[in-house]
Amino acid sequence: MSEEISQPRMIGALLRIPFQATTAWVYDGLVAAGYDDLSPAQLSVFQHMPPGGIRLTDLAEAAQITKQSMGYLVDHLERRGYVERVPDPADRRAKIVRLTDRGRDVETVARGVLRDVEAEWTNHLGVARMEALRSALADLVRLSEG
Amino acid sequence: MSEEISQPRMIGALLRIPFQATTAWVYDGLVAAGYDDLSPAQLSVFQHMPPGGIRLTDLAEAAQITKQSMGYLVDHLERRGYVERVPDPADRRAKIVRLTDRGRDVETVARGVLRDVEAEWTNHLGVARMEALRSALADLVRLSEG
DNA sequence: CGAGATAGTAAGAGAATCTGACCATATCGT
DNA sequence: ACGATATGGTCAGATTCTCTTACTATCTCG
Repeated sequence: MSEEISQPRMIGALLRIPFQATTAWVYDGLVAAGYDDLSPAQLSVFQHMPPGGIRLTDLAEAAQITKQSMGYLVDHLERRGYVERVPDPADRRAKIVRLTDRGRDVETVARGVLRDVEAEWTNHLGVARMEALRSALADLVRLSEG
Repeated sequence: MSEEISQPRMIGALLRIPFQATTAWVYDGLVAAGYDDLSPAQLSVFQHMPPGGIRLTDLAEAAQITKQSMGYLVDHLERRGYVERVPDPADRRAKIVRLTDRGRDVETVARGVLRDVEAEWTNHLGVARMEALRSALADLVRLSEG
């Protein structure tokens, strides 16, 4: 029999697995709440949507896809009533993409699920280690975002 | 002017942003090393590839896509010489998908990039906080994987 | 005012995903 | 041993998602 050396996981996997767990929980929570017509790609629109709305191009940059691809996703979400395009008063070329009431409800459900996940994790790790995790990740977010 | 209340980020975003930073670094590192024909979807095959190879169905389950979709990705990687399918001696229906030498080199480059990322993060957070981060994430990985 | 940059859309191709159907082999119950 | 059921993989076709190229309208700056 071969000696299995269980090498420590790379930092990529350590981040990926819990992250994908959160997305799976959110997805399932949305389906359970009746929002079963939202694809993972469409959910990425919600992930990068600031409270006051955002231009299509900026949304595309945040999601790291082309503006045409983001336009495709927004088209579908708009037809489904989750987002709307409104003129940008500051620039007549631009349109602000923002959530409708229906879209904000999706956001609320997602936030609720994420709070539940965090509560469960805090239960497992303890308050101190969870806070250390949040703090370290927040610093890395600042580093990544410049 | 409106009062902007900067609410703390949800745990999903805290994990997502550093994770996507790691994948972007790996992707760029592979391109710099000459591996510019690998798409993000194809990289997910490497992310879930154990040292000794794995069955297509298990690979699909790990990556959370259908076996047909995984077959599509493996087809392309096989044509490009990154992976190969070999018969599973334990089950004549099954084939083991495993890395070729070329595929293992991709893995080596990716690991090198991830070590660099981790070194930079350790430099920013300090050894103690980085170790706390690894430890907490490893516990969440165990929790997620059951 | 004119030149170049930027916001968004259009059209078409390719990549990645899914569902349904199918074959070969394994496993399990009787 | 045999039949029923489950599993590993592929095939075929449709749909979703993404990209490149090209274009219009508007903005910015000299």
